[in-house]
Amino acid sequence: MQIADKYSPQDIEAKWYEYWVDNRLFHSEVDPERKPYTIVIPPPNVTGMLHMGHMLNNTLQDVLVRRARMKGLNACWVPGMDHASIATEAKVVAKLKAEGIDKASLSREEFLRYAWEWKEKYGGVILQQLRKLGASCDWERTCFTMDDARTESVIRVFCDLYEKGRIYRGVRMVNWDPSAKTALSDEEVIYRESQGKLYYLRYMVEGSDRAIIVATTRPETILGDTALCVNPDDERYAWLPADARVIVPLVGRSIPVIRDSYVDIEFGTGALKVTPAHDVNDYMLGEKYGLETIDIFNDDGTINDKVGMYVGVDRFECRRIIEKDLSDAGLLEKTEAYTNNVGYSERTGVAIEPKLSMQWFMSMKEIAEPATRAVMEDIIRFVPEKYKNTYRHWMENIKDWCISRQLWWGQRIPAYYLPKGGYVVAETAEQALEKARAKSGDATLQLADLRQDDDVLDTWFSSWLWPISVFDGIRNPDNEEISYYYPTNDLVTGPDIIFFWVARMIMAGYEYRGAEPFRHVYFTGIVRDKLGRKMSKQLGNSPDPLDLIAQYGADGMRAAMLLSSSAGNDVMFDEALCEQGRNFGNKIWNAYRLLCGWQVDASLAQSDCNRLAGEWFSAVLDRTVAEVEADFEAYRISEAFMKVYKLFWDDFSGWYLEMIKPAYQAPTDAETMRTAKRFFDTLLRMVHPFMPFVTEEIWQDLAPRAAGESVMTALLPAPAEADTALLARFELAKEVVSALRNVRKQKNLPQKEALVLKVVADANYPAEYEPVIVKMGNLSAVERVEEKDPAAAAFIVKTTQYFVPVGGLIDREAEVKKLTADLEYLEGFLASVMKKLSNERFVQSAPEKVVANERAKQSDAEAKIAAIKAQLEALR
RNA sequence: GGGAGCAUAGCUCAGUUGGUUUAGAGCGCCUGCUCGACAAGCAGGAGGUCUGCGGUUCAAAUCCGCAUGUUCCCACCA
Repeated sequence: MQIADKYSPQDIEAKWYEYWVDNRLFHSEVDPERKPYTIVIPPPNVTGMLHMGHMLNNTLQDVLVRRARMKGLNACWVPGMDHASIATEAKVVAKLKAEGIDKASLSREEFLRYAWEWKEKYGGVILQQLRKLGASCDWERTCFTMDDARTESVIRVFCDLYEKGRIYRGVRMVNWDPSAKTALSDEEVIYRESQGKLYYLRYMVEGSDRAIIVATTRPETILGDTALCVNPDDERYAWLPADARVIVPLVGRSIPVIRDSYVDIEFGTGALKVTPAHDVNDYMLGEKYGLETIDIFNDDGTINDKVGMYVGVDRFECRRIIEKDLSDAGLLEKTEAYTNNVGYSERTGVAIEPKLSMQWFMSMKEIAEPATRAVMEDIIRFVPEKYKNTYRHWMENIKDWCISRQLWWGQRIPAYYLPKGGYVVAETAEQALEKARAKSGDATLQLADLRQDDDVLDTWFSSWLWPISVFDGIRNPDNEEISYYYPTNDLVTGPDIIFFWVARMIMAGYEYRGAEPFRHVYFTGIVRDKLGRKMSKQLGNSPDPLDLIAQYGADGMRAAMLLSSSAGNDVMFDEALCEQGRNFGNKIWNAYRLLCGWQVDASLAQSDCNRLAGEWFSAVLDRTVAEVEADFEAYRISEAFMKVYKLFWDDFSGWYLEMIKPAYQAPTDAETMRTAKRFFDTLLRMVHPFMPFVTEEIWQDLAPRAAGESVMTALLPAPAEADTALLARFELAKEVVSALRNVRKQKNLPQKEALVLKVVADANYPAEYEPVIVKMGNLSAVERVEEKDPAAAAFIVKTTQYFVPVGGLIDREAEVKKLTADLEYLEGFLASVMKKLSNERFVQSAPEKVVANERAKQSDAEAKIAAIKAQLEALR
């Protein structure tokens, strides 16, 4: 095989993905001989399409998994999907509606048939799309939160928690979504500022011609008013008799006036209308004073017939009508513009209606305790750490979880109602029947007599078990998979679902495994456009990731995500980054092509320059491997990639390859070729977790490979101590080369023209690297001299003076100017060093090392100053 | 209303228990290169009073306080 002339990611990526899958290289099985490394994917919604957030998230997971695999761990990345009950149900309902089918006309079974059909047809597109990215998921393990195994696990957990008394049923004020017609958990409500009005309504006092003015943002709820409340200390209302009653405007109902210090005297008029059925705080007042609750809304947010007014009118329409009616009746004192926060449904976007209803809840306080501790004590490490605060605050103020949803798509609550009242909870209908017979004492009860609860469970009630249920650890708690793969290692997710998902998984982990579900949580940021706006469908500022992959390759796309993503920070995405990523692929490609083009002459001995280059690059490799290791340890993935990027581009391509590059059409020696290829192999392995495709393509070509062999299962280089002394010495040689290039640039000397370098050699002259300097600087000779050469271009590296004779090209004035500027800088620097050293307290209190360092700076600066002065001298 | 984070070059960010030069990187920008891997490239270069003020210290981008700007989370007063 021979690689193509041009790097074209489109031509290689699909091929290698297929190769990896065909050879089952992503597949993991229990292997007690090896340590496992596990990641469970945050299951994307079955309705979802791949967006930039997924790209970021899954690129990071894949980097971690591939790296773990190349460290010899038994890496297992479990993919899957979330059934997303409310989102999916909404999609299916909309699709049916478009086909002229009303959900209300369908039975539950019929609807679910459509829903499953939809799921099979459109669901999970996202998992297909992830393959394009190169995600090395173990596809044989793909799970769905609503498949049989996961559903059984969910039901079992529900029953277990019910038995433990953690799950209860009750009438509570819940967040009602009038569009989806279901209750929501507090976490599914998003508060947004919205412009409204404050309406001042006139409540006539019974048996008096005086009125109490009440300010409200929701005049339509007067239909449900059952009291009026003022603060007992409010002197404005001291005149009211203790048993005062007022008339609800328009409605004409007589309601009591109650007094409670809950009312803020400062706000509005100090009088509050109480609607226990439609406001959380009013509900509490209602409980306290035994008020009637009048629920005035239908499930879809229209007015019901309880009061007999505005029946069937939508709540917002009703507000408009009632404003006019109030005004016409002289009961509207005034209105004011008012900004307040209104809760909206996360999924359907409509305004939430607080509503009293019968729901299932889970009490959270107890289960939260070990979960809080695990994070605070770093048994589970959050990256970045700042999210520990957020987490603790929520956990310490945790409220009970409303887990029932009035939907069909999801796990149906396994509660069965008896004909004569009461209910039983059981995993199966058969067990329920048994329990029901026992409970009722009626042995003749039949299955048909029982009615299962209509509600399904919140989606998160299945995803909170994910790290356990994917290994079947709920149904078979002792199976070898769960024992081996659990706890998982890393979780990569967004901070937006820290409460929805992360916190709850931790709780489930302790409740059902007695152990943390993962050891690290890496929180990614939000992907924004380069203007800092969140990427969204509405704004249309989100590129289609598949388009980007088609254009720049998955490797380029991955590099783009990695280049801009430090943990927890938002990603400012710019398409230019994809280009940069693709360019890096191109660089690797061409470096390899260069190497391939060289002829090897086996009789040739290795040159000093080539040998020195190899020794140096070997040290650079050692250093970088260690640095990358440390970066991963701290989850500085972006930095790790940048180090590998620079290692390949600058150190390897820019220096090493240039140093060993044979002259045109000249061959190289066998040893150099071997070394270069060995380096290349190591580099490909280091780059592979980040850019899997291009590295595989070249790695396969680099040497004969066995069938099924892959760079993805080769081992990463082990960290080794780098020869720092060598690196420091070599740095001097590099600086000399740079300075020579600078001379050429300034004097307009072509690279082709060989130069002579004169050096006043001192201890800082890297004589051992002279062959490198000669080659890289294109020198015809290096001469040791004692005297300065006034007719030469001069430069200084550290303390060593160098001269390049350039004939009559010397611009003395410019040279003097430049040297004078350098001199000024150094003298300023020396002064700052001396200031420290002459400070007795500094010399006394600073650590010896620091003082010694300052002294070194001093002598260094002094030597340089002397050298510059000598050069200036020579010029005059 | 309560809380958390952030503020360093034109942009995006490093700066890992205060001391490695008078602060770094990538991209961008400027200049010069069609030299046999790569113009998706090579070489060179410019660019920062580390948001402001005050404090602690021999020493502050780094620690503390205040201010300003900004992002996010929680609660939700009608």
